[in-house]
Amino acid sequence: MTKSKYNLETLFSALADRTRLRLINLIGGSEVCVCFLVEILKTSQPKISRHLAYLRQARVVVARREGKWMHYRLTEPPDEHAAHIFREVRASLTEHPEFQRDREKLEKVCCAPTLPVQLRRAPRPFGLAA
Amino acid sequence: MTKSKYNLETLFSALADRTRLRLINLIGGSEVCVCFLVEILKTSQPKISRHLAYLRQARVVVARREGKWMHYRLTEPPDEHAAHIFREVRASLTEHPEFQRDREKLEKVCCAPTLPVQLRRAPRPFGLAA
DNA sequence: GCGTCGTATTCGCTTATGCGAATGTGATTC
DNA sequence: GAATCACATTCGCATAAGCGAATACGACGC
Repeated sequence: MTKSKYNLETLFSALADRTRLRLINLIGGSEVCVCFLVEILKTSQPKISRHLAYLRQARVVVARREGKWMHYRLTEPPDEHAAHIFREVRASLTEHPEFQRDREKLEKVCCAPTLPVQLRRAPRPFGLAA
Repeated sequence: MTKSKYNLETLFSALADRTRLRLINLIGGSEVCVCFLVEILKTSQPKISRHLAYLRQARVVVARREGKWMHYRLTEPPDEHAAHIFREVRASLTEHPEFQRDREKLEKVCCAPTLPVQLRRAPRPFGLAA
């Protein structure tokens, strides 16, 4: 899947998986380190990484390296209609109880005075909306 | 996939295929006989039928029998957020050139004074918005 | 340079999806 | 009631997706 011809199916395929929806929801309006996503979703790191790669290919997230850490944030897909739908999807996730719980969990973990052991030196999410 | 727990993945899986998007777009606000869908999309009848079954399972279309003919129309999926997103998707399809062409073709065929041979006795789409 | 840490990718496998071809089914016609 | 019409389903196959396990990679710490 190259830079060329982005279509709606690409977007919907990316959205047709619960783990990926949870990732999109968790990243939300901020920039989140992979290690937090692994911690909150309580699944294996390769699994998270693969789904993030899928989301990258679908052009709904972008990654930024900071030393050893990778930060992900959401981005608007190149197609105008896809972008509009993606915004609606994000809004829907915001209201959905199941997804709200994930966000509360992230906020609780990363805003706590001390991080859990496995995140001891991790950079906290940036721009996390309260 | 039973009547129970409808979630967003169900909707997105249904939308993650070009043929199904074209079907949704063609059915639009009216009630369309399968034979027209086969004719316009120029693909095999079993293929269309399978995709319609998929859309039925995803709860975005319902079928009505009228003698030998089956009519399909769109319906709102049971989940509130899914319904909202589905409306947005339909609106996006309306604006998309590729999908507009399909609709024009349907209108042209079914509004013509004489139907093509293979649709000679078929009931025309009902409530087709001009 | 070597080990380690955070992340990405590969491998082998299982399951799901999409297709054409063939067949089944329910309703109509004669 | 047999043939036909409109549509649905099944079958066999090819491709794609998702997973855990193992491995590779890139940046840092010493």
